Amino acid sequence: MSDERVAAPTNPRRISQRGIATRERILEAANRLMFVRGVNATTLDDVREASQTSKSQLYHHFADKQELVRALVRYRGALVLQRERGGLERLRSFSGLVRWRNALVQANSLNYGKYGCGLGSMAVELSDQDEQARSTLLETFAAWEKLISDGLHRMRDGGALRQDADPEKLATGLMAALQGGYLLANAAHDVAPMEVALDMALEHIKSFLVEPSGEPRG
Amino acid sequence: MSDERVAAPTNPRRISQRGIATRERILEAANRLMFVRGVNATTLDDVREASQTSKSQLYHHFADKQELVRALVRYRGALVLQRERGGLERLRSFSGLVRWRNALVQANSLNYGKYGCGLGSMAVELSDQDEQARSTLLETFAAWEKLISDGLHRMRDGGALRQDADPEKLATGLMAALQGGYLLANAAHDVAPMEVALDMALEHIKSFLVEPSGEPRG
DNA sequence: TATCAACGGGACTAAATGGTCCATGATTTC
DNA sequence: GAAATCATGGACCATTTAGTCCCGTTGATA
Repeated sequence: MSDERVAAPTNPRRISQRGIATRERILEAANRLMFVRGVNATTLDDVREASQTSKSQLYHHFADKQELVRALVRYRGALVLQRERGGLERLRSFSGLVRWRNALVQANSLNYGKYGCGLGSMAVELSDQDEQARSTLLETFAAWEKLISDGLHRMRDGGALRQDADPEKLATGLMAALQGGYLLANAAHDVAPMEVALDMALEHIKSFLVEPSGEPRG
Repeated sequence: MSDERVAAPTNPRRISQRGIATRERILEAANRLMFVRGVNATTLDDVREASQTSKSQLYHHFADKQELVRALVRYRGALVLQRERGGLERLRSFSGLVRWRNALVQANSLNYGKYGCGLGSMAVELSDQDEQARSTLLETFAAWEKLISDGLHRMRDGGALRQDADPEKLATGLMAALQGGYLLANAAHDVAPMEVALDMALEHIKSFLVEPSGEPRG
């Protein structure tokens, strides 16, 4: 018996360009659909149709719906972090924070406040349902908050923020305001409460600035 | 043809004590289950079993699942508003706000941060799925915020808050911090981020106090 | 106390949905 | 260019789940 066979197939799985593209198409479709309808309200047939694939392909690339959802959590997390890195990586001043705020508000206003945050919505829907998804979301939120707190650290080191400012707590507060703002904006179908929430958090950070740039607007 | 019949049955539906009790039992069970599993992940069979009723009773009291969910939205809204009225109706000072904060934090810590806010979770799950549910939730959030802003108005009228404080915006900011805090706490299974978020909002309100009671703790 | 509608139990149905399977076409590798 | 494996289409299956129906019981009212 040729026992060389045993060692030969070191390649557990070949993967072609086409396969990669199909997988990407599925994730992209799932991302779109589940963003507007929610995860549980989106069926695999919806995804199959929207991605122009078939059942067997879904199950070729993902073990089951739960795995697809978990992959989506990672996919969306990577997208958000990539986007946020762009807006936060070079943050060094309060005005940079304001620009960041404006970008988020404007993006959400294009949806009339609807749908909320891609990560926050999933966190609500999945946290009590899929421990692994929750864990990934938690890590993603932590990474996102770190982008913010790193920026605040730079502001503090650069002399813009007072020494008694706590970048980690400020980042958590800002993230909570953002997520709560998304939630209220979604319920209202109006971006306004998100603006108020972010402005509150920004005012709070402002109170730690070394030289307050003018009076807080009444 | 006795046309008196047409006017006679003014009573479109008789209702007995037992019927009321059954309906209540169904709502109570749905409330419990959907709080921990979410609305879409809870089946009518789950509700039927937990409420010790039968299919025909569910459909006797509610036209379909959507109607049950809508009734639950009102039911839970009434519960939350009743609870919040107790904590906010006599709010007249900043320390009262702190007590209110502590009560919410303690209640959530009993769940180890899990499940989030009964209203907020429904808002995320239903806002893009059931326009009527969203509308009711929006009204409930508005009533809740009004309890807060009324308290802040009393604080302002009583001289505790400066005249340039905007009770409505402060209430919206506080509500967003609360909801965002619930969301992050749920993802973390830890009440800590909720505390940080609420403390940020409270510090912000504190900055509008007429006589700051001591330094902000570093 | 007779009547009739509300109330209740639970089997049943239809549709949706997650998941399987197999034949066939496309690629990679030797 | 042949073997092996990946990729794909789509029919098919099993389960779950919302919703229906029938018939017996309870209880309010005349």
